[in-house]
Amino acid sequence: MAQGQSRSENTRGMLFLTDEQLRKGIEAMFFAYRGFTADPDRILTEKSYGRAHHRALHFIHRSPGTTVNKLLATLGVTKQSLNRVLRTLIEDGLVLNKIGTRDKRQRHLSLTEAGIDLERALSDAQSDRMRAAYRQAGADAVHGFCTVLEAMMDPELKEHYENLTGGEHI
Amino acid sequence: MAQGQSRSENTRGMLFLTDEQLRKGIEAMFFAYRGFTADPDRILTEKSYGRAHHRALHFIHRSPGTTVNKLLATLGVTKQSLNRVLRTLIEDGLVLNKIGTRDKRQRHLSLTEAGIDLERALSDAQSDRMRAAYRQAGADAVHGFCTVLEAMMDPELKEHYENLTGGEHI
DNA sequence: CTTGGAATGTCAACAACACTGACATATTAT
DNA sequence: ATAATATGTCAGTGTTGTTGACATTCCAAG
Repeated sequence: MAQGQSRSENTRGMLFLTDEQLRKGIEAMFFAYRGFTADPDRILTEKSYGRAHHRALHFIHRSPGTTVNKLLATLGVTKQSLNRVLRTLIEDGLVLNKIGTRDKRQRHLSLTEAGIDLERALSDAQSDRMRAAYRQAGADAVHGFCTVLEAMMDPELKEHYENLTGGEHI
Repeated sequence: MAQGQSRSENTRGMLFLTDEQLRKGIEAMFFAYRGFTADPDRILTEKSYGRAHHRALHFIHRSPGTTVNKLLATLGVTKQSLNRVLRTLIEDGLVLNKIGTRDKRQRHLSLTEAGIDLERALSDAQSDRMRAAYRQAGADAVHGFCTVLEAMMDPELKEHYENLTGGEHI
């Protein structure tokens, strides 16, 4: 019942992982994700938006000029689902929808001033908690945090994650 | 553009965190959570259940004999929302609903054999990915991972997280 | 130039899961 | 007796996801 080996390796460096440790990790993900979204959610509710709007704003801000198809792949939803969100953001003047010059079928998405403002408000709210958690945990913990998260991603999604740093500007 | 200080501290041990690092962490949470839920989701879809059913099964398994109110507080949803899920689980013979002996208003929840089986299937699917990520990242990374996640939780939710290890057996 | 396919937008219907508000019931506590 | 607690239920609403079908626009290959 009370075997207290919280992180241990055998002689070959293999991790011993008890069911208890794994369950703890699963629950940590559940509770932490709630905290992760709590602050932006409050802002979104005020403005009658949802998390889907936040995600769209985030990734458009991250890759200005991206196309609908690329955004679709990153978000992992159907075009119908994204379109509903995108339409309201465009109507509300937060997102610009520019027909491509090279390929006129494509729509290049970018944020307006108002879109940038809201994205920043949401991003700041989320970053504040993230920064506090990072500071509390320390640099080594942060490195481990990201390493494990990356190892948890689906390979296909991990590519999206890695490609975002470069960014595709039209 | 290419300032490559990926984790750095100043002379007083304070972390310097660039916007880029914080955004990377935010995106890591987003993509990793998708991977985190992907495997159980496949099983749930087969059985026409959703994530809410998984969460209920998980926490009932974790604290057998828990009451509806306690489960409500842990999950952070309304009783109407939980009730919908709980009703189907009870009807389908996965969850037992026993009237309390000390306080007859309370309903004590526990899993049936079938409930235990499904919970284990879901848990195994999720644990497999978790274990693989842990092994890939190493013991130190795992420790950092949990430290940051705990620091990200709302204080109230963190209590639930910590109390689960003890477990309340009626 | 015609045709196939890709990229996009839109309509309708549906399901899961959350919410609020109101109300009923049984039980315990004061 | 009365108030508060724990639970269940009904009705309505909103966000976000899904499928399926269909139209439009445009690029590219024949």
